[in-house]
Amino acid sequence: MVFREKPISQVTIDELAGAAGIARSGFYFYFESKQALLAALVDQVIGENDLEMAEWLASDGLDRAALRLGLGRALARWKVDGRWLREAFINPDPGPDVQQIRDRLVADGCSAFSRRIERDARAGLAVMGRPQLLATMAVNLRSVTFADAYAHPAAHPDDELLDTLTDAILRLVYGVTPDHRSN
Amino acid sequence: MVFREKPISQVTIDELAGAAGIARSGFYFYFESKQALLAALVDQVIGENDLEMAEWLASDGLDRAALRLGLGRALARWKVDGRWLREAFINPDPGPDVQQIRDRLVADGCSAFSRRIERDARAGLAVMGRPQLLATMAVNLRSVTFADAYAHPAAHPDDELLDTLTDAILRLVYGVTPDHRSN
DNA sequence: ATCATTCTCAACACGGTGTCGAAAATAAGA
DNA sequence: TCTTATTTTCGACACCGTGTTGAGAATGAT
Repeated sequence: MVFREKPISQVTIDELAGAAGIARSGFYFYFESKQALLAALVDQVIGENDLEMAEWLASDGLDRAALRLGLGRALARWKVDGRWLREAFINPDPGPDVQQIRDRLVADGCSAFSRRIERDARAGLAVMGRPQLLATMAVNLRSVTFADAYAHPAAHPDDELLDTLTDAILRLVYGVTPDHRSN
Repeated sequence: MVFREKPISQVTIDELAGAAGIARSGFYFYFESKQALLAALVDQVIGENDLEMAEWLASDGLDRAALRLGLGRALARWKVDGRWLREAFINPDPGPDVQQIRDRLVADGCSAFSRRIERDARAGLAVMGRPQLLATMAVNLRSVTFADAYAHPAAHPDDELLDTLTDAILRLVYGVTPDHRSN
């Protein structure tokens, strides 16, 4: 995967084609542009992301273990593919093709989280704001933290990062953190 | 400001020069490249950002009003210049020139916040993790929330966004939110 | 008026993109 | 097996934005 090695803007179609063993002009037989290729990649990520967070989204209340598990899996993926993941999910202007698919994916992720929060609120759990807004913030905090973890790998140990992020999200949404030091 | 109108990648040097009333090749007399111009712009933002957050950084503990004031000023700026601010501060690959200046600015902002948190911790206030990490998360949450507010202006009213963000940051760092409904 | 500095710009070379049509490879049908 | 259709490859071309150069115009000081 060439996108792991350098910024997407610096990856030339010639390289992509070369890595695939075909001539540059042959690339256009498979994809309309570099953006279209990236869009296809992003599309592939959709399913994986849902799977990563499945336990958390299915559970109720402050299920810290489920959240931490999902975040851990996501971080592992970012450690590998962070280079292009952040260019696809963080970059404000990844081109129309990518933007459309990306926005849908992000919106889906936010509303899934939002529904979970609403469910908790209906169950009587305290919630610290409008579910939609809280979910958006949490999802964005997640991506940006992982992107930062990729950019500065040595800044914080993974364990600490994950613990802090997990608690931060719980605190952000529910205002409290379960006492997990007990396990 | 041409950068307010469309993605920077789509702004051609010819347009920039045209807007300044000179020929394209004349642009290179003033800046080495489009990136260099953007870097100069980012450099200009440094001071303003510090000013916006001055009260908060100077105060102690959960001074909600000061934080909310600073965030409000920042949001106002993002509402105007969000288009290029997010491309300069969120985009993972804004080119080497911008990246260098941007990273320094972000690092400064984080460490200023971090020092404030350490000060609070020394004063006996509970703090929910390593100051450096919490500060990074808070600063990143701020930018990404503002970027999102620019991208989806109608999603949430500004007041609600600011209130939620203010409380979210306080909860993120200190674990609690002062009861501001009293004023 | 002279000279130096500042500023402007037309012309050029370069590199990456996307298109086209012709050929090669592969598969399908008789 | 030979023919025909479909899929896949690629060379050649035109296009556009970038950055450089060197020559000339404007400005300003002596």
